[in-house]
Amino acid sequence: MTDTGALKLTKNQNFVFEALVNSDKPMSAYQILDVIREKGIRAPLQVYRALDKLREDGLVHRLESLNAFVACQHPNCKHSDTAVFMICDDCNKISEVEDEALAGSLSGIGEKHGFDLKKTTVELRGSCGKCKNTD
Amino acid sequence: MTDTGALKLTKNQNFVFEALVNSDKPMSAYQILDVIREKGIRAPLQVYRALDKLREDGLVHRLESLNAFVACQHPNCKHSDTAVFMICDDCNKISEVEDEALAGSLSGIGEKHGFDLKKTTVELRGSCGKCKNTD
DNA sequence: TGCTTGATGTAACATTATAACATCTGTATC
DNA sequence: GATACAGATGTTATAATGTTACATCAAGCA
Repeated sequence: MTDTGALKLTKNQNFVFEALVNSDKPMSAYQILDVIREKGIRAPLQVYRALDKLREDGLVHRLESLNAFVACQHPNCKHSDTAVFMICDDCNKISEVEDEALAGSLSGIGEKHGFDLKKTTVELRGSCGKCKNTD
Repeated sequence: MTDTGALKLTKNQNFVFEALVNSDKPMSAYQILDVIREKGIRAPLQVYRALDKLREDGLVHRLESLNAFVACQHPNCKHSDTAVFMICDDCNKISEVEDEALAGSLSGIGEKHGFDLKKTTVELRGSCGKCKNTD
């Protein structure tokens, strides 16, 4: 059983979360479904519902540029509103970081343009340190 | 005929680009298709191929969090690598801006983590100034 | 017990994107 | 002109991603 802080997950939510935690790469909803079919999960909707709840709780993030999902890399993620994802296009691994300067820049942009900022998506594509040196 | 700088567009590329320029909101590929059916365009692939080329040329951007496309709001966009999109969830309009501080933050993040940054996706969701004041 | 609420199950469907293959069109070259 | 090539176009089918609508189940509670 994976530690989710004080959060109680339902059966399906656990299946989905475990699948993501056990993967070192992002997974599409249908890839998750394939993995947890053995648990009796049969329909995409069962996966999407679990993902919705897990995202609300901050345990899972959606990578918009990949249409895929990852488990949050910070225990009990509280900063899902300013997470930054570095996506390696070579090995497909994801690194999630927080960055004060970036958070400042983003809220600055909102203020400057009178935009009431509710959620940010920041995804960086490129090569991670490891792949960069082995090309 | 819309001005595209020195770029020569093909027939289909023109149809797609015109459709986006004439819209004040992002359009999905299929919405574009619906609009240019009257020109004889019949298949999604014709739209996607034109979009691919237009994006290469920097005339069109893809909004990853919407699976939709917009015409670049800067004539002859040269900075498609650091564009920031503010997406109003109330009126669905898009505002594309450039921001020096943000560009700096992003390249700083890359350097700090040894990540070789090739492309960035920054999409801000919330309410634009107009909608914010009429809720 | 009966009611409500949240979670689950199922089938069908909608939306977004691509693969595979054929054809056309302009241009350069012989 | 004839030929060959590259880029653009056209067509059909299919893959991948996501949602609607409706039925059922289980836990808690008046």
